[in-house]
Amino acid sequence: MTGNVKFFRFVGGFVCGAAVTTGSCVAVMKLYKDEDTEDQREPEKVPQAQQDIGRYGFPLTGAEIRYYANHTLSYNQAMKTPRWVAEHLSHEKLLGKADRKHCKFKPDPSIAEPFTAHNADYLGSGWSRGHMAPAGDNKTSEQSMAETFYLSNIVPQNYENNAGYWNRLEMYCRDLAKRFDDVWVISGPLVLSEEGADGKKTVSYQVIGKDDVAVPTHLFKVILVGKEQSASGDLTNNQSASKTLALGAFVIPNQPIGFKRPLTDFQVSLSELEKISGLTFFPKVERTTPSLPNLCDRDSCHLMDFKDFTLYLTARKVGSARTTVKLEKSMAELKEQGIAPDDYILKLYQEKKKELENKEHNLAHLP
DNA sequence: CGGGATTCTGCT
DNA sequence: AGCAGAATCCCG
Repeated sequence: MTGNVKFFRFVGGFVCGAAVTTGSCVAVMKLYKDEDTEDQREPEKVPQAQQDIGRYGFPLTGAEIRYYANHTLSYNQAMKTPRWVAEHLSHEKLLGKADRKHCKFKPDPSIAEPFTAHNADYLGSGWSRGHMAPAGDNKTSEQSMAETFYLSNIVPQNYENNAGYWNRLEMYCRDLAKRFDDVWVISGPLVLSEEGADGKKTVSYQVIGKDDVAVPTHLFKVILVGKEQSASGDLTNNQSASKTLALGAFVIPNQPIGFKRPLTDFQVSLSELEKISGLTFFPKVERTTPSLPNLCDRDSCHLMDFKDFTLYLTARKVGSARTTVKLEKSMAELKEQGIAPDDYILKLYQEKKKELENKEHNLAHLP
C-alpha cells in the first residue's frame, strides 16, 4: 500500500494523500490555507519530529494571493514578476473615463523591498513594462487603474508585441464582454525550454536591471466565458452552469508577431498549459467531462486585422489631437497606409476640426 | 489601445 | 536643489 498512494482533488484545489491519516490531512489543509503565515496548529497535536523540523519555521514563498480593487495575483519573488494575474470582465466594468496618462509605474508597496522590481530595472533594458491585468480593463476607477501600474502586475515585454499582438488580444477579451455576461481572464509569464542542436533541452532567460527581473520567453492567457447572452433565452432549465462555459488557453511568444498570425495558431489545450505553467486554472470548474467547450468554437477568436486596428488607432489620435496640424497629420497617415476613413472617423474628424479651428482662431485674436 | 521622452510648474 | 505631477511631444 505504501507504494501506491492515491490522490484526490478537493474543491479547494489542493491534493492530499489517501494513505495519511485524516488528522494529518486536516493539518495539510491548514498549511495550505495559511501558507505564508505562522503555523497555527496546536503544538500538542503536532508530532515531535515535525515540531523539531519546524522549530524555526519553514521558508516563506510570498506566493500568497494578493487582492487589488479589480485584479488578483500571485507574485514570484524570484522572478520579480507575477506568476499569474486574474480578472473578471463585464460590459459595465469596461465603461468609464479613467486615463492611464495620470498613472505611474511604481513598485508595489505590498511587496517586500528585496523582492520587488523597480522602474530603473526596465528603463533602457530594451524591454517595455507590459501589463498583465491591462490598464484598459479599468476605465471605471482611477484607483483600480493605478493599481495595475504596480510592478507586481508587470513583466518585461517586447515593445512591438505589447503594442501590437498582445494589445489586440486584450481588445478581443474586452470584445468578448459584449457577447458574454462574464469573462474571466488569467494572464502571466512563462519561461519555456529550448532544444539545442545537440538535442539537449535548456531553460534560459534574460534578467534585467539590478533586481534581475526575469524576461519571459512567452506569455499565457486563459479566457473563460460564461452565461452567453441569447436573444431567445431558450436555455433549458436543467443545463448545468458548466455547459454554458467555454474556455481558450493561449501561449504567445514574447516577440513581434504580425497581423498574419491568427490567434488559433497560439492556442493550446488547458492541460498542456497547466503542465508547462505548473498552475491549475479554475479549479472549481467541474472537469468530469473530457474538456470544456472550446472558446474558438463558441466565438471567433478573431483579432483585429491591420485595417481595423489602424482605423482604431487613428480614431484615438483624431480624438486626442491638440492642433489642426496634428489632426491633419493623423488623417494623412491613414491615407498613406492606403486605408479609407470610415464614417465614424469622418464624423470624429469634422467635429474635432471645428473645435480646433475655433480654439486656434480665438487664440490668434487675443489682445 | 499599448508604450516611451521631455519640459514646465509647483511645492518643500 | 530636488522631487512629483501635469502637459506635451513622439512611436506602433
